[in-house]
Amino acid sequence: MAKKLTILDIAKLAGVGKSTVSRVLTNDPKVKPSTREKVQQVIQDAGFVPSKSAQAMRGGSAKVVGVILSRLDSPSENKAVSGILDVIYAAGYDAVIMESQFCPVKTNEHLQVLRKRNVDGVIVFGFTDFDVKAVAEWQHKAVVIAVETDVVSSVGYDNTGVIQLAMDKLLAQDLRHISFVGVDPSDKTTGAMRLKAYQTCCEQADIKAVYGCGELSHDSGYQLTDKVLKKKTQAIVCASDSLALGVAKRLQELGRNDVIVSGVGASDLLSFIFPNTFSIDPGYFDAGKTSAELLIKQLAGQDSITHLTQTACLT
Amino acid sequence: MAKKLTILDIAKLAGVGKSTVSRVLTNDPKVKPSTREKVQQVIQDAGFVPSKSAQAMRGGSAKVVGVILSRLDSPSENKAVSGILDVIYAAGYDAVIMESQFCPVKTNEHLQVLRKRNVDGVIVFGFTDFDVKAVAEWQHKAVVIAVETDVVSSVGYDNTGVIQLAMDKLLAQDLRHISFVGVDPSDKTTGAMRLKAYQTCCEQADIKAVYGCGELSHDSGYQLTDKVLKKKTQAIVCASDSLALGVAKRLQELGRNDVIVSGVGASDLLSFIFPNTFSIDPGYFDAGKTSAELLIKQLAGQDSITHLTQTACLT
DNA sequence: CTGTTAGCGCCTTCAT
DNA sequence: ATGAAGGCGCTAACAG
Repeated sequence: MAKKLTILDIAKLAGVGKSTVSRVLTNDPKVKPSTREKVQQVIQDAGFVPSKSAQAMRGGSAKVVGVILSRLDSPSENKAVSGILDVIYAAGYDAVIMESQFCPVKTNEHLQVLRKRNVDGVIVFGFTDFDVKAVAEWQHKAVVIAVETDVVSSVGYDNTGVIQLAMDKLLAQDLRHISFVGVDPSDKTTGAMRLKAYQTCCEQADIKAVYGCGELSHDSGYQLTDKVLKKKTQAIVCASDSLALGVAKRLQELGRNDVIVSGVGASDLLSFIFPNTFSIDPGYFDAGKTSAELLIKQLAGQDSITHLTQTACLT
Repeated sequence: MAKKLTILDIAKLAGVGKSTVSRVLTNDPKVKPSTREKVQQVIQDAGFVPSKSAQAMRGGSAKVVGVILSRLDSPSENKAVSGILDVIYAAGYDAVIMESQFCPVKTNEHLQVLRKRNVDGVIVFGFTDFDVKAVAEWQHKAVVIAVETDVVSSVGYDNTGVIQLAMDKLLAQDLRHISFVGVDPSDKTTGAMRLKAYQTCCEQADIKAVYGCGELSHDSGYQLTDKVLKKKTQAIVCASDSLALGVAKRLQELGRNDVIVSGVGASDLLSFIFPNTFSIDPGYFDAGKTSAELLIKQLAGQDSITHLTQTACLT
């Protein structure tokens, strides 16, 4: 690893002025092709790499976007991040990633740091009581995933759709006794909205709503099963795959293999382990891609603040 | 968001020279406490944030480390990344994360980009045929996880230990008919090393080795079960939790609830769903922390190239 | 202790 | 089409 080369070094090496080298670097059209080629050759040979820090300082843009997610080990979020990375990287940006751990304070700290780093934009995975104001300051340089916000762009999941899809599929099979296992409505999206969707479906189909809510874990699903399971129950719709896993497990123990279980998340595990199950895909990966595309467009000034909803699909 | 403030602006605002402001920023001790306080006050009030780009350019260090992992949605890797993030962040660094998708070419591209970005160091998750040479150029500014390399520091998992631990536990229960399900030995670590560990254990315990290898998936575990399951089989040790999940599922189908299954990965799912199972924790999270600590020490010149092995434990 | 003065590496007028 | 010069925001000598 040779010592740090600068634009000036290769200017000398190529026998040109440093501005010409700069022009080559920025793809300025007003460079004689022959000169350009010569300079590029020298750059290659010398293994010169322009300093992003200097470019960033000069030009203002560091070509970096910050991503704040709540937990790296959340299957939904890391799928979305993969989508983000794909898009971001293809557009010549890089991502600095941070974990909020569902803590508003940490989130704001991270935003501070990202601001200081002069990142071009941020993508934040929202959670129930995160501080919208802090991200609002970023205006068009921010996109929030998973939570609706009016102040900045957002890409939400179709919390109603994921449940509707499951219900429709079950209703189409002429099932009339469908229970629901969700998470506490204090969680606005996975909790309240999905429960509401279930209730609405029940009303419309004129069937009785039977449900229970708890935490977002297998164990909670397992516990809640007995509460929502009646003799006539034909299916149990769950707000997430982890709940569904717990429910399916409990049903298996009880020998109720007749009851269909549905989850949300598109994990292959659920149906691999339990035959009588299916899962709805909220489109995590695509939501990630979408949000990244949105952000990049906004940074390029090609788009203004927008609110999108990722459509879900059956798996 | 007011316009860009610079160190000079707050220097004027505070009625001092800009170098004094700089000194405050860098915690230079030679500043009169009262002056320092005044400046800090102005910084607060004005909401000034020093530009990292400029600092990076001046000082040479951007306080960033690059992390190249193979897949974000690998439970093992994202646990490790969480560990890395914790440490990195506490040390005032940030992480830019990229996915190699097990592709040596992509990995090298990413390393290029990271170099161009002037990152202080890199942490790379190794995979079977990744290009050690590329990362070797980084010398003490790199740490490789999951694969042993002699040219740069590395933090490996105890591939022998994870299997030994499982075997010991089973042998202690006086079981003598223990099969193994692994992945193809073309994978050096999870494949070859763990198989070897199994074979060695068998030899030492003077029991017969019965094993099968395939891919790293539930399905593969499911398929291989019939191959390694004999009438007398008392336990099946698996090279990973996903394999174990498949094996346990198949055993359940076959009504062989007497057979104990072990996996590697410490996923809570395995034992939640299947009673007669346990999992070994290779210490992913800690390995992440360790590697980050190692890197930071090396960057500070406090440590030279080192090779560590993360110790595994029972869960 | 504090202000002044150079640059860091690059991009961008401004002349040529 | 190209070179010279200026400055981005900051830190690190060098003077007071």
